Amino acid sequence: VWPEPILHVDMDSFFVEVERLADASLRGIPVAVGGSGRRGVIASASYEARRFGVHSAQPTATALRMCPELRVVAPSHDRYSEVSAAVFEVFRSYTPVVEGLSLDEAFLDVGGLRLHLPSAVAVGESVRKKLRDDLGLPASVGIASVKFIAKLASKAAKPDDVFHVPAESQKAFLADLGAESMWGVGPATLAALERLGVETIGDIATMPVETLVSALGPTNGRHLHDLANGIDPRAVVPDAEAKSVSVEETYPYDLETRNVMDTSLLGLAQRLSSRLRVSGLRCRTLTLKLRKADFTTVTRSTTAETAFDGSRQIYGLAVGLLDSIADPRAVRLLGLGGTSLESASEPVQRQLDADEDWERVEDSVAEVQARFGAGSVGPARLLKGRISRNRGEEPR
DNA sequence: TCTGGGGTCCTAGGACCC
DNA sequence: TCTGGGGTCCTAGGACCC
Repeated sequence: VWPEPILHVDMDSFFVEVERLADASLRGIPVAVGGSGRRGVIASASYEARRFGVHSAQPTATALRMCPELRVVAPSHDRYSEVSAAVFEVFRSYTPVVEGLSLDEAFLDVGGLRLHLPSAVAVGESVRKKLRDDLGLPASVGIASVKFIAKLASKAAKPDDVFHVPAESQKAFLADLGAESMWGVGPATLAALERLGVETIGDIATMPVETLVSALGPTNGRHLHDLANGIDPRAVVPDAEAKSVSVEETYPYDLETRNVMDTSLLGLAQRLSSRLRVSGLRCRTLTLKLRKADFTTVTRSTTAETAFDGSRQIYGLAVGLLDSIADPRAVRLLGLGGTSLESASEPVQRQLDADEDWERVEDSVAEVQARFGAGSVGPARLLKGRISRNRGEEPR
């Protein structure tokens, strides 16, 4: 039995590399995928760009200031999904025990391959070679005894390499890493840890567990203490079904009137309906998300007796939810999400007869949108001209 | 020139039921 | 004329991840 059977495979600047497959002129230069509008941010940066300080989640305007020659490419999510499916096919050609964390990274439990390949490291090298040869994409691989360490190891491997943490040296590997590099430690937890004088994972490992429990709560405190000591019993669990489907939009300029917000909700309802139908899902709970100019965020949700996926139903519920938020002004983001998902193949009680025709219309709309894009067909309210008058214009 | 879009998981309180 | 304890569902918010 291999002592380190867990691989964490992480594609290197995935979105950028997919763009480079389609456009060779992007190779070898600083390039980033992201939004170019007023409120755009970077989703993925090439290593050439990172040398200038460009990184994901950074406002694109900031990135361009740090690196004026940066090529900024608009994201093409459909292509990333397609390429991701091919990447995961490669993963599954090694083992069925693949747990995806996002489009471009996954845990693989390769313990079952020990009769076929000499070592877990050999598996990692083979996966990397196959991704490179078959898909033209670079990836980094971390190899360890448990998920948490494998994830840190893949970061140490980047870019384009493998990093193996033998079980006997995992304590030393963890000890000097900063606490902020722990998976699950974000700004809030880091601030609490700093108040305890913690700087490294080693500090957490040697600290009394009670101190962590009193600062972070029993669940988090114990969990963090275990991880810092290399204890992570979580198995690699093949992918579960989606629990939510959501769409949202940050507007270039804040929305100020209810009329404009309603029109935006109609567009979001269309997109959510389309996403649900393409996935063969219905939801029973709808959540409206609203972010104001000061970045405070409120949500309102409602749950129906029977599951739904139609844009008219979604729109009607969304308007009701917006009604329940007092005097929404300076709205920078609206979003709609569906939860309590059910497979659309499950029989649902039919609504009124009049709805049957609408169901058929919406099926056709979803199909056309899937093939030609969200703007290709839709309610007259959302057609061009109307949309540019209503949506996000600079106040005079 | 502040902070995208799509997710997961956790917590806490209230309703409701037995 | 006082009021337990457990379970489930729902809602709202927040932390965190890529």
